[in-house]
Amino acid sequence: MGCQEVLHKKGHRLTPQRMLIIEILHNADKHISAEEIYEQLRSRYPYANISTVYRTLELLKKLGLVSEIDVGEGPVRYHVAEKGRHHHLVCSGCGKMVEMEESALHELKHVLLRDYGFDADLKHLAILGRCRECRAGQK
Amino acid sequence: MGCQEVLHKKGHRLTPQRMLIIEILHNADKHISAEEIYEQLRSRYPYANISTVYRTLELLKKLGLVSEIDVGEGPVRYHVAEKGRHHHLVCSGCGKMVEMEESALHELKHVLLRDYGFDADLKHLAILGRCRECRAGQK
DNA sequence: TTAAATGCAAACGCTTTGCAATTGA
DNA sequence: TCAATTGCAAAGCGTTTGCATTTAA
Repeated sequence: MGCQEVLHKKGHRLTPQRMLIIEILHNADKHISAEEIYEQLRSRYPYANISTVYRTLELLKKLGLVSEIDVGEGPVRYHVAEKGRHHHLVCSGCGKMVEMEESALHELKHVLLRDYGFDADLKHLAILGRCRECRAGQK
Repeated sequence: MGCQEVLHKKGHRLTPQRMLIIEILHNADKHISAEEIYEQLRSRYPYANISTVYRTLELLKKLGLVSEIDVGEGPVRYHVAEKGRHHHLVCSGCGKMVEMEESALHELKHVLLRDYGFDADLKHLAILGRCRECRAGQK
């Protein structure tokens, strides 16, 4: 079921701004900031406002349709929620984001629950470090 | 070797502001924001300025004397760097921070390096989730 | 004596808010 | 028709910056 159907089903209005934001999110190559969405939106709908972008993102987040990741520097970035979860390895050398399979975290989640009674929410995890290329390029 | 010695050895000045900030950090029960440091500082040194707090924290960070953790909401929090590294499990229910042994992350670090060539910097990792008490209290 | 550090004030980047006007259902 | 949504403008928060003044060494 697409984002638009979900919005409609839950009684939210399908405004042109929302439809465009959803489309931009889907077309984006993964991780995009509110400001970037706003720029794309404005090029197609000049009177749009950035607060609408933030409000729409919050709504989509609440509905579980988009996820956000916070790398700890710069703005939060958004992407459409996917079935096969993935996580983010952010290179502090080149800024690139690598996707990591959820399976890499199973062991961690298990250990945290067993040893600390802590039920980790790893949905939005971003891990900083250095990617293969940056490590090779300047070892 | 204490923070003050390190500062002095590396050629930085031991100003009263810095000494107080270091003392506040040491007395704090772990994780404290710049604003909180500033308030304590001002109560003892009324003319102090918050930009001095930020500049001092940045210096101490660069010298490896304090670490920061960014929970993703609210201000960054600081604490004196410790030999036995620990990491943070932040409960989204009660806000409490639980410390986690570094060993819990060894496996993750290994997998990331092996499977992704990614050298993870796990020093400042904070993981969101629900702590034992919150899980028990409302299951 | 002088480079380093401070206080101040202003700006920063990102995000949220109140409110009147507009609009999808 | 009317509550939901928008645009606008302003403020919010946490943090950083430029610059003249002060100060540790």
